[in-house]
This record gives sequence, structure tokens and C-alpha cells, in this order.
Amino acid sequence: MADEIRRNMALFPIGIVMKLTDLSARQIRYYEQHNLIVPARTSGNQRLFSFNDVERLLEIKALIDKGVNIAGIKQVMNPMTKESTEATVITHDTEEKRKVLTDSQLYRMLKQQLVTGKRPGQVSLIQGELSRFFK
DNA sequence: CTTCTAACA
DNA sequence: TGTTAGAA
Repeated sequence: MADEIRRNMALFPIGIVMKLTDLSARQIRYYEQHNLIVPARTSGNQRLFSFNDVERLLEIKALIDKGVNIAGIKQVMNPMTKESTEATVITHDTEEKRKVLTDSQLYRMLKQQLVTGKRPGQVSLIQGELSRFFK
């Protein structure tokens, strides 16, 4: 449990994180606006990222590189615990509720794709094809 | 010099 | 997402 403390210690400023993650300051701040990360702040309002924040950003980057949008990333990062049947999806500025696989199932698939770049025998979970999971 | 917010020829 | 202005 002492390791967790160190993992969550706010240590580096955005400049270091940019190099560590190869993400632009704009992107890092943008992801924070969408609550994908919650870096600490100094008394001067400057962001201080923890080791966990950096790892989180690397995961986000991996998903972005695979074409997953913000809504999709939120599904992977904050998977809903219960087996809900609906999910809120953002499509071209419109928010709609659609039936989808249980979140736990989608989570396993997205995580699997993130780790092993493959899936049992399915379609891709990228932007345009994410719709294939709805019916 | 680095980072922050807000805004868009 | 990039970029920029103005402030801290």
C-alpha cells in the first residue's frame, strides 16, 4: 500500500508529461476537461501529474491511436459496474441512448484489443465501426 | 522560460 | 487538434 502512495504522488509538470507521453499540452488539458485524468494543482494553479496520471495518459493515447473517441475511452477507463443494457453515445454533437452489449462485455473486449491487438473473431472497435456493436 | 485559460484567419 | 494572445 506504500507503493500506491508513490504512484499517486503529484510529481511532474505538464512539460515533462508531454515528453513522457508524446502528447501535446492541448491534448493533455483536453483529456482532463473530459475527466479522463485529474492531475493535482500547485498553489499557483499549475498541474502536477502522478505516475498513475502518466500511465493513464499512455492508455488514452493507445486508444486514440486505435481511433477510439472520447466517449469510447470513457467506457474503457470508467467501465460501469453493473450489467446495464444502455449506454450514452455521442455521435456528431448529438447524444443518444442505444442498446449495446453489457458494459462489462464491452470493457473486456476493449481491454483485450488494447493489450493483444486482436480479438476472437470480431469487427474492429474503431470510430466508424463502433456502431456495429449497437442494434 | 514554463504553464494557464480562452478563443479561433 | 493546432495555435495564439495575454497573464501569472
